[in-house]
Amino acid sequence: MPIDLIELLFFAYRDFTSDPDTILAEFGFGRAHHRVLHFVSRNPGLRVTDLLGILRITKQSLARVLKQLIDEGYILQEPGPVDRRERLLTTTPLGQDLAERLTRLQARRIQRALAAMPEGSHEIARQFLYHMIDPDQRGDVARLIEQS
Amino acid sequence: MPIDLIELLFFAYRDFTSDPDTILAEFGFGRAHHRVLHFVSRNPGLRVTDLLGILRITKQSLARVLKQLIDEGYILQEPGPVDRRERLLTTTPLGQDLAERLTRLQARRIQRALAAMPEGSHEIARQFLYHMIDPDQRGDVARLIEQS
DNA sequence: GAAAATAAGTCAATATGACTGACGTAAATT
DNA sequence: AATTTACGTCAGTCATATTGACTTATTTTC
Repeated sequence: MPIDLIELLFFAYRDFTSDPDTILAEFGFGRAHHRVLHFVSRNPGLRVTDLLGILRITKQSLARVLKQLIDEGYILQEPGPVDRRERLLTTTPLGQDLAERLTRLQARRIQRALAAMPEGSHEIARQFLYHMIDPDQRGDVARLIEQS
Repeated sequence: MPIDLIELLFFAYRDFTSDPDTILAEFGFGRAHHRVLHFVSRNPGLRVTDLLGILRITKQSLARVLKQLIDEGYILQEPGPVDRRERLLTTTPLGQDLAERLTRLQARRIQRALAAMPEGSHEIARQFLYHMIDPDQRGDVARLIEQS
């Protein structure tokens, strides 16, 4: 049994999320804000429904953090040009800066990890994490990541 | 920038933790209980201080979940034979059963992921996750995992 | 054109898991 | 004898999440 990977996943994720936490705290934000900001930043024009599906949280949980991000000028909302019921989400320059700053921090940790490893490790890590996702979710995730 | 791995880590961890969540809910437990039960199960005789260091939470956060696990007969406490201030933690048969059931569930997901991948992927995944951990924490983690 | 469905927002109440800071007790170490 | 350590606990707070119900605007369906 791959108990080593079970435990390593816990420790790796614990430290992986701790990098942004420090910066987020300065802004009065938490991890929930980070996740919203990240996916909006990477997918401009995302709808609220899409975000709920990605994060797998309820509308009410999203509402509070999204409202804060909008009120404080990190995220913009505008009605969909075709379907005006939709509120398409984009980052403001301020929001984009913060999102990129947090992404760089997490990317650096990953790059350092890969630098210490054999050629081709990025691809293996990608495959491993991809196959850890529920099979019926993989398509959605692949589509979301590809377009970036 | 390895943005793919940033996002894949999020999705992989989201689904990885969702397996045990279903079972835990039946017992009225949450993820915090799972983490405590897991590390006690894998490291019988663990001290409270050790657990605090592993989980990186405060004594107060641990207290509630640990008390529940003890009160409901999943974990046992006994004074250290040498240093009687210590409370060494072990699982009861009930606790061990639950811990192993949850571990099997997470192990199965990992094994299925690895089965779909080239030979040697387990080792690469291990290295990747290991290097994602803060350098100054790696020794502790390695020691914790090895003994199992 | 009326009815139904959808996208989003909101209200109220609640649970879980975490935090800070302070204090107490027993046992071991200096 | 004084200090440190291991553990437990009290009180108050915060962040993130939940369920369920309800409203509004808009689009789709019949």
